[in-house]
Amino acid sequence: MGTKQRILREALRLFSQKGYDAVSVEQIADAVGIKAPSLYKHYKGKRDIFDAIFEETAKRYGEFTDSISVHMGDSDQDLAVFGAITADTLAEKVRSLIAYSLHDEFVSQLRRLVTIEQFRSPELSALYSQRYVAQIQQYHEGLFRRMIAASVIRREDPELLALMYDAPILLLLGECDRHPEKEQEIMDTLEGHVRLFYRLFSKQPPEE
Amino acid sequence: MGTKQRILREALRLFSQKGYDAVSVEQIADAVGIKAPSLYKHYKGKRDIFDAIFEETAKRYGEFTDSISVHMGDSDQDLAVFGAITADTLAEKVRSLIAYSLHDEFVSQLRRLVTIEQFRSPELSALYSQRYVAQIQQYHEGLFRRMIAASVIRREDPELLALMYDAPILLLLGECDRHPEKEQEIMDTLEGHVRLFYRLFSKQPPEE
DNA sequence: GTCTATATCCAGATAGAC
DNA sequence: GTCTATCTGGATATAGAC
Repeated sequence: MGTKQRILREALRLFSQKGYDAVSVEQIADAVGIKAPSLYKHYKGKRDIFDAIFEETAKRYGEFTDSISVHMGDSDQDLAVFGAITADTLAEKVRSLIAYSLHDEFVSQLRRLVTIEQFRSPELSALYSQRYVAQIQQYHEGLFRRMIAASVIRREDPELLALMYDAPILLLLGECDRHPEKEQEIMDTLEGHVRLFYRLFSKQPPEE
Repeated sequence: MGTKQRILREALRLFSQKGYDAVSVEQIADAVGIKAPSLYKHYKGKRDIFDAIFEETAKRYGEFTDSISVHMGDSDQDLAVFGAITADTLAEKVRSLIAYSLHDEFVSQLRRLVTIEQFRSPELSALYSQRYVAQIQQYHEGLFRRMIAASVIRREDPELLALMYDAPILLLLGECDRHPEKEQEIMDTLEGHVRLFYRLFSKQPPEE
């Protein structure tokens, strides 16, 4: 990996742990294994590194959302084709998606960074809301809308269904970020939530 | 108000906007209307001010939780006495509680501060989880447990019910913190959520 | 591209007069 | 308790040799 990329990687790691202001350029340079002044050959300054994390990692975040499609896409297809999905399948999909969000170094660090910098600027507020709320909500809103049309789940406001489904998942994700040692317990609660949601809203398949 | 208290007030205001590191002692002193060195007659240093915000404001946070009791306490009594509460009453209680959490300067600023400093130390992680997740969850878990026992709502895991009720409220509160201009729209969604939850879980009163 | 040396600045904190 | 003056350390950033 080139030095320029290594700087981004180490800067993200440090920023996500301590916050932008608490990390010095020298700390980043140390982590990369160079001296601080060398770093200015790659970036104009500290602020430039911070901005580059967001600009240059849009691609990697795209890979993440693609991987969501991998996880979620086929349930989508299940639905389109069969009009049904089991509680087991749903629970496993959410579990693997959250596990990925927690354990992928890049995704996890970026989420923590945006969380602690979310009030720094209108841009970062919007980024947080877009990435970690609206995008996820809209995906499930659309999904639930089609499931309602297909009479797979009860007819309720899809936006509110998505909120009731997603918000607990996001809250539990935050708990894992704060207390990684409780991950197992939290994942159990997560599974309970998904199964409860499924039980509440799925219509039973028509009796034979 | 004494200078010592004014320092805390202005420091909280600034910290909640920019974060601990981005606020200088001089900025705090300016806001109070004194020079920076004078501030050291009241506190040992910047860190001491930060800590004092949490220590000395535990009392005020107690007043806030008391006011929750004012808002929520009588639904509790409604329940104990009548075993029922209307959707209108429930929606209005949540609305007023959230409005208070948003508009009380102290409560609002403290929440934003803890949000952006939540990864700074294990203590702050624990404080966030305790104040903004566990405490609220436990309140409603207990409430729902009694409502189930009284056959007012469906028999489901009270912990999961509390999660499904609270998480959307907390998520919407975060949205208001990031985008205060969207408060009205968000409050409408909030009301929709509470009414959906009520409709899902409340058993109809027995027919005459 | 990396280094050493250094300029520049600013923040936290202290000394001591009033 | 507040001020002015100042110390001290640390951080961003630049200059210029290699």
